[in-house]
Amino acid sequence: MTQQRMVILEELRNVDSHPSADEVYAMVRKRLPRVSLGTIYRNLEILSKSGEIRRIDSGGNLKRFDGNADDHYHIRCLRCDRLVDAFIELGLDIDEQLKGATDFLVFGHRLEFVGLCPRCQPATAEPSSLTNEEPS
Amino acid sequence: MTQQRMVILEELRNVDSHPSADEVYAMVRKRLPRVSLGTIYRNLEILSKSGEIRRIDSGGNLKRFDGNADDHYHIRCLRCDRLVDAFIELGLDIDEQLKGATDFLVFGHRLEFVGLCPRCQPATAEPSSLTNEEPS
DNA sequence: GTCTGTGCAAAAAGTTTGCAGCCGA
DNA sequence: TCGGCTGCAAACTTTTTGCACAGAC
Repeated sequence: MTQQRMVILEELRNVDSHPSADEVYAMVRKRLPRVSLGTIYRNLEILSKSGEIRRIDSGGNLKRFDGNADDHYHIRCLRCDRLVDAFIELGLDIDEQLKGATDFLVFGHRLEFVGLCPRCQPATAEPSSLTNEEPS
Repeated sequence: MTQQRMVILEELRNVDSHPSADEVYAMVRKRLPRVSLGTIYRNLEILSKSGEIRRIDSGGNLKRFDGNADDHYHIRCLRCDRLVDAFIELGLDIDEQLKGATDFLVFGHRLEFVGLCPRCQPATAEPSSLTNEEPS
């Protein structure tokens, strides 16, 4: 556990903003000005493989990272792309629903909600102008 | 509606493989050898904005496209990255579960199942060696 | 004839990797 | 010490964009 890796982990645990690799880079560089982007990527990879953080791979162009490795969902703002924790329990086991309907061995699912965050709600009331993608 | 756009749409509707832009490019080039990748990207964008196809933005490095614009889910193989349709109805309105638990205006959700496809099941029985990402 | 769409190529954005030297167990 | 980690830079992958010309209406 090098200092770099430690600082990355600390910074990630101190925010609830689910930053991208670039944002983590900016955060870490305030404390370790000579750190490199490559180190950030390498450590984010290592930390998520070891289960200390979570890589969020759902919609969106760039990957985000979550200092909270516990199982939980997120909701993304379609306007500003902000990602916020959604601590809910679904009322049923949705993986279970799939058994019998697929010949895959089902391990789990990735679920992300989409909508408008409080800040962006005044600006837009038109879903259609925002979403032209996957399920709605 | 140019010939290029038409061919892209036709090819996409003729497969159930959810190809990436590059794969669409390869498919279209068999019929229009002089087509350019830029044209593929531009038309995939236009077609998904107009609702004739669907852009799939969930997990994975590159975006996939679906000639079937009807609402449905997918399951992704963690080993070979193949994406297959999963035509199931969830037993409840999961967006509804979120109301009250968030100050977002909820428009919908993106859901993708993950697992092992039939071809890859013999090769691996170890989920842990495959997934170190979002929900499970 | 106009105006959008195309092909081509370069650029942008995000991520990965090779390498030589440094650091921590 | 010594193997893994770092900084740096270059490379790679995917997607976007500028531009001049062609094709559709």
